[in-house]
Amino acid sequence: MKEGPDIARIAALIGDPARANMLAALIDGRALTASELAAEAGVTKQTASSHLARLSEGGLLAFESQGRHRYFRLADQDVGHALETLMGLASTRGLSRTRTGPKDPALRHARVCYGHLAGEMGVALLNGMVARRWFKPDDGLSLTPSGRRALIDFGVDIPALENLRRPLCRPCLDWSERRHHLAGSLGEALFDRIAARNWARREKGTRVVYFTPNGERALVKWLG
Amino acid sequence: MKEGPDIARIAALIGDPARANMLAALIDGRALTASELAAEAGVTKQTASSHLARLSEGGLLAFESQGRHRYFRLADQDVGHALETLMGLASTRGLSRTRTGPKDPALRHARVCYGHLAGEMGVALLNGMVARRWFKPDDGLSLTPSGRRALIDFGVDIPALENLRRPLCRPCLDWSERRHHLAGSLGEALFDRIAARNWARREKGTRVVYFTPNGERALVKWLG
DNA sequence: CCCATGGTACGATCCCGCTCGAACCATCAT
DNA sequence: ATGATGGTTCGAGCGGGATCGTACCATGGG
Repeated sequence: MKEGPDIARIAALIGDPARANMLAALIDGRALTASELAAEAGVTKQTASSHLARLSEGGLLAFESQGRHRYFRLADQDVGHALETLMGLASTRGLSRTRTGPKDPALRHARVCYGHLAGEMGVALLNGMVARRWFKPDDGLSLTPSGRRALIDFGVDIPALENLRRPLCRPCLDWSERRHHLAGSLGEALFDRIAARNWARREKGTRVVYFTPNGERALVKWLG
Repeated sequence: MKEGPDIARIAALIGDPARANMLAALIDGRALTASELAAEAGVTKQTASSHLARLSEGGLLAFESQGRHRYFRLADQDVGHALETLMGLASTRGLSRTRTGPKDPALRHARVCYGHLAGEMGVALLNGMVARRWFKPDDGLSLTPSGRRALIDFGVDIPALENLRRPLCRPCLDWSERRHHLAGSLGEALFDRIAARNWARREKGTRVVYFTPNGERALVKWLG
């Protein structure tokens, strides 16, 4: 009778506190051993083993055995993004725990979220562009003519993006900042240009983004 | 010990099958009554009432009482976006229910979804219209001037629709196709015109839509 | 070889929460 | 008024699953 993707199964997997803690501990893309994750979740190794088996079975985790250790990581970045989306939801619904944000301060400062920029820098980027009237926040987000010109000057091939079927720009809720940053094809292209100018680079294997001191200065200067 | 947003709470809310079905039924942004949602989830009104209270309490749903009816809708589009993300995860993890899509192939080919067209034909319809630049998918879906003309030519009274309070057009996630089809008042009116031309007819008592061979040809010709 | 360590498998317990029946309240129709 | 319908509240039953103790398998080090 019921139809569609089994969203309940996935959500139920994430919905157990112990499993959610494990997933949250893995959100920076690193791999941890089963024992570490057990400690992280505050359960014994036996229960952790059961949970990890379920998460792997459900396709949320991948693992590789090295010697007598078993390293678990998020199956892919989509899982991490889904977790971020849920974190964003949770924080705006007043369901945050004592401290909001990732353990790793680098992640909170700048990271990628589906190919676009998130974290403090992502939010600051969008804020600056809105302040310059490059975007108008009317039930969503729309690019103004002046913004269009400015971004084309910056090197973004906007006409090409407009021909795609994907949405050009979209606000995406940032879970560590509880504000929106820029998503959509434009968000990705913009980060692409930033990376091309060596203002920032992605840390391989994780979602952390490191801004160079010069790059951070240049970005501030660009947006005033 | 614990940190970050309480992702487990939100995920557990979504993780119950009955609640997930309700949320999925609301993903197009429309508002449904408690009884409709109970039927959608396959539970009695009492349990549905409890679930709906929890979802509202958790900030995922909003409701407004009209007379003796209580209309529930997703609290905001962030909730819908999170649900879509989970659906995306679920479908790529092969966790779609045993059979992805309806048992009846006819349903998968064409059916009504709250008065508008869904299934393969519904997705093809929207794809064709987007390819003809009648719609632009910018954070949702918007009708272009040329699309407006074309649909008026087709017999849709668009000015009348624009006077309604309901949204004119809206993308609706097609669960069997994993792509969007056209919803909103325009989606309904368009299907109404298609039926008026005897290109298709609804099977009474079900959601199945049968296209006549001539009708399917005509539709293909209309959209190239 | 024996032992320590990381990890899993199985069983038993126990509790959360999903579910429905029955009763109750509110709104609308007549 | 009375009845019909939409929705909620309360209580009880019950099942699933989260947890841990014990036992077991692998790897690595002496």
